[in-house]
Amino acid sequence: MKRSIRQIQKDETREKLLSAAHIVFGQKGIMAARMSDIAEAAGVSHGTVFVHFKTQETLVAAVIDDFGIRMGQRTHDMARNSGSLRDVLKAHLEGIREDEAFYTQLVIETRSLPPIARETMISIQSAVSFHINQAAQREMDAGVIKPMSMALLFNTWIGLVHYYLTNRDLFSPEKSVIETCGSMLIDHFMHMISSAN
Amino acid sequence: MKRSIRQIQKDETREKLLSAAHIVFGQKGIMAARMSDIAEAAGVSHGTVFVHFKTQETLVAAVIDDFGIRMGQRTHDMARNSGSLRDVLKAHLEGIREDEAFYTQLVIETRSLPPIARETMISIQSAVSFHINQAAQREMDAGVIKPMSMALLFNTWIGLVHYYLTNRDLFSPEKSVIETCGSMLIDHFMHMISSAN
Amino acid sequence: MKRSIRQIQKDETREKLLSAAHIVFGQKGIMAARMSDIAEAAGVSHGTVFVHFKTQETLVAAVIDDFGIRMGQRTHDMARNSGSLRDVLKAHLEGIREDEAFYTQLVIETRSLPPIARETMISIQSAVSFHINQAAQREMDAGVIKPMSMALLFNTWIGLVHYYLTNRDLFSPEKSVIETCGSMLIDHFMHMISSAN
Amino acid sequence: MKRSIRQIQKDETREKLLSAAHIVFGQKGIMAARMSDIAEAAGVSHGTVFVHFKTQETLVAAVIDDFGIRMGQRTHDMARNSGSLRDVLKAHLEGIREDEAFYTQLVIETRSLPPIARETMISIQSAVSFHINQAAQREMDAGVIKPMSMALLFNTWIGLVHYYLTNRDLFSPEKSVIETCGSMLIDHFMHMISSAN
DNA sequence: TATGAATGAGTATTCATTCAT
DNA sequence: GATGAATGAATACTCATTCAT
Repeated sequence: MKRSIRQIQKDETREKLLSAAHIVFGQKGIMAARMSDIAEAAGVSHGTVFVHFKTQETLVAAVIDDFGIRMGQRTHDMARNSGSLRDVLKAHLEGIREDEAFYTQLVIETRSLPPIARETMISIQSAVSFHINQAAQREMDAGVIKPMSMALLFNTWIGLVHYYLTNRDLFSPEKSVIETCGSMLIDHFMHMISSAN
Repeated sequence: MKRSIRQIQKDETREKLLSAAHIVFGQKGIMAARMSDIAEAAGVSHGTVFVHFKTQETLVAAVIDDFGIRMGQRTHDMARNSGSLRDVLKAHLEGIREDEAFYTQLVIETRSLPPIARETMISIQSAVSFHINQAAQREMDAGVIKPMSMALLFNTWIGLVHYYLTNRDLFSPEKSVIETCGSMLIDHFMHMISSAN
Repeated sequence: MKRSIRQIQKDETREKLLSAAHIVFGQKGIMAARMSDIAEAAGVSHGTVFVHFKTQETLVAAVIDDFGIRMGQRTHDMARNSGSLRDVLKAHLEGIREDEAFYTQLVIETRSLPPIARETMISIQSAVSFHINQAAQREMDAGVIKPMSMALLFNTWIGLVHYYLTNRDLFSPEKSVIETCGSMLIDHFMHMISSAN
Repeated sequence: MKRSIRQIQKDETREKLLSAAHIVFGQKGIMAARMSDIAEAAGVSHGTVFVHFKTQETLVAAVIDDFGIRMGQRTHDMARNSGSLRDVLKAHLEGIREDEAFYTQLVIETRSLPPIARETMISIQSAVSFHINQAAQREMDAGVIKPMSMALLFNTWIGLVHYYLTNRDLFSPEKSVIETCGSMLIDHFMHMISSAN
């Protein structure tokens, strides 16, 4: 069908734009990126961006939403390979690593972005926290890790990870912080909450 | 001397501007605040800002520098009341609390600010870390807290604090996060690193 | 012949476009209507408009031309039912009523439209004026209406009618001004130029 | 005072802008004029326009308001030299003549302008109509002019005048329609409504 | 011929910075 | 030194027009 050829091409352009925006947002920052930057990165004209996304906010929301869905999927997959808390943390970092630059920008800019940003972050954290808590509770019951508030355990982990992500220049200027420091963070965190010394 | 009267007035205006900027930056965000907002908050004309600070960047740098000095002073005072790690953490939070809004913005925006911002943050963290490490080392040697990398211990603490600060809307929408959650954070952190269960 | 089937379809699309444009122009204004509005109203794609009318100006010109021909026809028909001046005025208003919205827009926008607009208006007015003058002259000769310049008599009538059309919001916000005020305008005009008191 | 020198200069710029806009609006049309056209005509930079008028609409409203006040004043002055209906019509045309181009654009564009435009037009017409009616009533009572609805008498006059104004290209392409055709219009109108033949 | 995605020129508006007073 | 009006570079968004399918 003619229809589907055109439709496919349009979808491709949309994907190119979302993908380009995802990259540019990760590099320049979400609000700092100009619409024309994204057009250029996607290899289309300035006007084309507006054919697909009526406003800048719409584009930002779409990229974030896309990202949220992807992260949700990864978090869901996490469940299967569940197992130990260590496994869950590992899976969590792995999920972040695939979108490290964008995720980091989102962490930094959430408060100056449309509400969907906050909602997406919360939704991601909720899902992750669910899995972490489950595994942690198990190990806590088994006496392997210290008794403590689940919320605080989770916030400590997230705080630690976000601190490393948002200070990549200190910890891993050249490449992915997760790759460079991930295992160390897991080891450290596990050690810290472990009931053994 | 006439000179000195003028000089005094000039200094006063400069102080008014720095102080106004500090407040406005804490409210609106550092880069989101317009130069005219700061002029208005300081009760001077728009043009006056540029008499004292040639560019926006200069003003931002000056405010950050000022803040850095203030924080440095507080950190230095920390030493006297040194004592236990718990005391040091308490003093640390107390030092942040006095500039909570601005400090939080600085944490969020550091990467889109002039280099002085980063340098100031690093310098503050270095000083704080020195004291924390000292106290922590003592208690670690005494077997009160688990053996672990000093750097990781510190980064965990900073990550936790920054996570709460930058998510105030979740933890304490109405008032200071430090006031609301400070003791809880200290308790949790001490518990976590303690060698006891 | 295949040819003629295609040709018929093409002509149909063209007619749909002209008709849709006529309506949309009457609603939104001629220059305020977007090409895509017209495509939508005609139930064809945006690009199709340009298959039939190379530029916006061409479309506008065609719609106006179409309208001019229709008005010319009506004016010509007027002649048959000629009779009294009152009959002619009535026929004139009747002719306008059938395209009231579009005619009103044309009156308002003529000066910012392609020259054809002006030419069409002049051509319409000339034809109308011919008939009005003829009837008026007859009644003037008969002493029924005051002696006066034919041009001024005509312009007074047109001015009056256009004033009511272009201020519909004042005189008949809900429906056709001609329907609401037409007879009144004729009565008033006839009374005014009548040689009786 | 320093204050007043600056204030005077600012007011001058504002006046320059209003005056330039008034002229440019009269030439290009009110909505067709770009903000940069007005800046250029006023001899200031593009940005300066926005120092004085926050938005295009604000500028348009200010120019119209200014014009309304001027017309109101003129209409008020009309009262003194009141006398006969002929005098009032003459004064009316005289009042329009001083802003002919702008008034004409306003007549044409009213419907696509901010509400103040319509309100201003109505307010002007109301004032004019008051004076015309008063004089007309007097002469009607004296039996000099035919008995007829005041509203229709007024609308006929306004319609006639607006028709000539908005078709200047037909009646006086080179110069002011009022200058060229004013007396003729008055003579014709007086003749038409006169009870004599 | 019809389609509708892509194009890019055109414009209001913001805001750091300058400079005459 | 203080003032605040003027400046102009920067940028999101619109819409007639083109062109590959």
